[in-house]
Amino acid sequence: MIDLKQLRDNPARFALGAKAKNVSVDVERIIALDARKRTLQTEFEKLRAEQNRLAKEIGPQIGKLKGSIKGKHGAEADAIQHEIDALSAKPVALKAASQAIESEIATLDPELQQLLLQVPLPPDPDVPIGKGSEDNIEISRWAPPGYDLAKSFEANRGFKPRTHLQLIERHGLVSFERGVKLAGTRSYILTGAGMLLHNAILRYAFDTMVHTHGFTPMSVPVIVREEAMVGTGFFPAGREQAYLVDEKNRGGSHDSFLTGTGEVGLMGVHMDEILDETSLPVRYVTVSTCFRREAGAAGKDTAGLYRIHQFDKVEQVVICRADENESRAWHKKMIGFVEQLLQSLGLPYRLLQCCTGDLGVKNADMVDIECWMPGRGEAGPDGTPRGEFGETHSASRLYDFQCRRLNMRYRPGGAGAKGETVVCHSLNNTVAASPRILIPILEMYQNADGSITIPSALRPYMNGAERIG
RNA sequence: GGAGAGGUGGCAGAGCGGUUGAAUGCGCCAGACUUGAAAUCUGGUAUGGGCUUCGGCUCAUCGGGGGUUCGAAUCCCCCCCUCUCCGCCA
Repeated sequence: MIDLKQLRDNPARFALGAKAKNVSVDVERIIALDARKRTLQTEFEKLRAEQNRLAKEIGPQIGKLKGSIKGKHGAEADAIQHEIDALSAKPVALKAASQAIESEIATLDPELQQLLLQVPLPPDPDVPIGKGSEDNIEISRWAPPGYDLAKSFEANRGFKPRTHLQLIERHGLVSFERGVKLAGTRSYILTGAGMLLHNAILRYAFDTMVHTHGFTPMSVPVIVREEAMVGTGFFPAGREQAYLVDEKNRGGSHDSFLTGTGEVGLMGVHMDEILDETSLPVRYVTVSTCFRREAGAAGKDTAGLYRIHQFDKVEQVVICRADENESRAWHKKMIGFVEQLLQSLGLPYRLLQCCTGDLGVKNADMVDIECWMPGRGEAGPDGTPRGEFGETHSASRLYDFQCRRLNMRYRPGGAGAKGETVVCHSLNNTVAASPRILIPILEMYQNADGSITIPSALRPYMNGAERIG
């Protein structure tokens, strides 16, 4: 949620921001509704103030009269009753007027709120303008010593690469057929060493965040209320991407949604709280199963482990003070943690500065990290894939957009301080999402004989095993 | 799944139709006393919104929403949540 006051002061900034993100939103309408609402509210409050004043003044009098009427009869009682009626008449008239205004506010407020939820956070000025992922800009790339990304896999390693699908089949790491039988398209079953490798990378990533970078380990719900989805900014725009747990139709109190990322659970932990400033920055890491409908992705990446409905992800989240420099510094750090991880695994990758059109509603800035997947992409003249970068991580910087919706604040100056509360800033980044990350691992660590070397960093999590096959 | 109890400020806990945005205690902040601290005393201490001549004024909020009433934390309805007992259960 953007700050309505800011929108009032500078509507153009939000209109332009929405345009850069290819989101259509009626800023003019919001301004008009907001102005009308405030006018009505002022009128309403004047009437209410008068009502309240009268109630205090008249109340005791009515009380006395009502007391005195007891035991009286006839004309005397009628006279007192008449006096009571006269006293109550004025507030009743005021009430009718204030209720009329109140009901007008009640009709325009839902529209205002609904429009407000649609306004995207304007991209930062240093984010390049662009339509979609095709306009993202490469910032940097890295490859381990001895591997030259400018050359083919074969030129680097001396043999033609197999795709992760071929490697999976060779070693029996995944069963797609049975996964589909069991759960439908884009489903899979990790088997044997495939499951061990999956677990190893998740544990390695999780442990690194906890023990090396000081993040607090968490386990959070993956079935959440709608408020958590709206609060974290995934709804209303991304509603189609989430699985609905239909409980209302079965007599349950409310429906729930399966989360597509641990970010929802981690950010929801402190919703509606005023955090102690000394507890900031909050640094959380979780590993959770992620569910995505992949609506609208029909026909895209249908084969293999790339685009699937259910996967597991280690996710990092930072909640910090409302300070742009601090936010930016954390963004860099959180990307740095991932670079360290990928380098320790020897996986080539590149950093992509996402353009405005690829940011989504909630981000001011986003950097994607893509790993090199030698078996991905079009086949060259000899029938071997040329290799391609594939997205494995996404680092978002959201300023206070998410925390405003979640109502997560702190009071500058510490617990005893006075003054306004301030909405926190939040950031998030993938640490490792598996099985997708298995694609570059399998493809980069394959050997000429078809076996796969296990990255040394993962061996402690695989009972010391050094290779598959 | 069955039966019951309950949701009040940072916490504990009163109030159950009228100067109650809310007693009291604890906590916290400031001041006094003190060489300093403790103890004691005094004062202060919710959140959000609107208006403002920036001195303030004002509205809403006692789980959420609606209703009754001149007036609701208090009465009525719906919803949400928590707890206890029984049953089932990884």
